Amino acid sequence: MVNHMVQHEVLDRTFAAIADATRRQILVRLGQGPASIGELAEPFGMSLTGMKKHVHVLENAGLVVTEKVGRARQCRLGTERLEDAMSWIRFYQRLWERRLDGLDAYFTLNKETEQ
Amino acid sequence: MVNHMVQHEVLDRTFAAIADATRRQILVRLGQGPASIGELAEPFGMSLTGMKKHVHVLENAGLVVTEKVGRARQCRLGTERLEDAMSWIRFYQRLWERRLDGLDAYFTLNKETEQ
DNA sequence: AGGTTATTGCACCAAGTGGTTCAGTGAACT
DNA sequence: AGTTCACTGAACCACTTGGTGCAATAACCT
Repeated sequence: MVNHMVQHEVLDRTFAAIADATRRQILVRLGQGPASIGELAEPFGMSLTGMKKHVHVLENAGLVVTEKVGRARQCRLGTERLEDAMSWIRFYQRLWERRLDGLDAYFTLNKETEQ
Repeated sequence: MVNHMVQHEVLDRTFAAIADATRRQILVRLGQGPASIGELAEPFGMSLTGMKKHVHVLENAGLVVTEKVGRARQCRLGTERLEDAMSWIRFYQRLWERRLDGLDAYFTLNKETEQ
C-alpha cells in the first residue's frame, strides 16, 4: 500500500498520521513492544473499531505494520517511513536558516537597535 | 494564537499544516523571501480565498507570520515552530531505534540472510 | 472623485475524519 | 458442539477540510 506512491503522497500520509495526539501515543506505546488492537484501545477507553481505524491510518502511512496472529492482530512499529518526514523537515529548516542569514538579517538587527 | 497552547496542540497543528503538499510548497516559496497572498496563489492557479485559507492554517501553526502592508498582506516564514515537530520526530526515532536494537533484531537478521 | 487592485468574509459544496453502535466472522476453550 | 473472545465491516453522525464564487472593503493611482 505504501509502495508505488510518489514522494508528496508519502509525506502527506506520514504527516497526517502523526498530526493526531492519539496516534502519536499509539506509536509511543508500540515503541515498548507489539500490541493487539484491544491492548491499544484499552488505555484510551476507545472502541475497538475506533482503534482499528487509527491503526489503519498508521499502517497506510507505513509507520505501523500489522499481522493477524490467531484471533488477535499484532501491531508493531513500521520500518523506515519516518525518515522521509524527518528529511523534509530538515530541508525546510535549511530554507529557514538561510532566510535568517540572508536579506532579512537587517530585520533582526533593527529589532535589536529598537530596544 | 500560538501562545497558551499545550504541547500536543502545537504538534497537532504543526503536523497537520505540513501534511498538505500545497502548504509545503508555500513554505518552500516563502523560503526564497516574503510574498503576498496573490503572489502565492498565482503559481497554483488557485483562488485568492483558497490561498488565504492555506496561509491561515500555516499562521495558526506558527509556521508563517503575516502583516498587512498597504493593501497587500505580506507573508513570511515563522520563527521557530518547526523545532517542536523535529524534536518529536527525533523522540519517536529513538523509540524506533531502541526497538531495532532489542528483541526484533533477529527479524532484520532473517531479512538479510534471505537474500 | 472615480477606477483599479488586493484582500477579505460569507455561503456553499463534496469529501474526509474521528468517533460511535450493531451485527457478523473466525479462532480458542470446555 | 457450543460459548466466548478479538477483531472486522457497514452504517451513521457531527465536524473539519480544501476548494469555489460573489460582494464588500480598503488602499493606491490619475
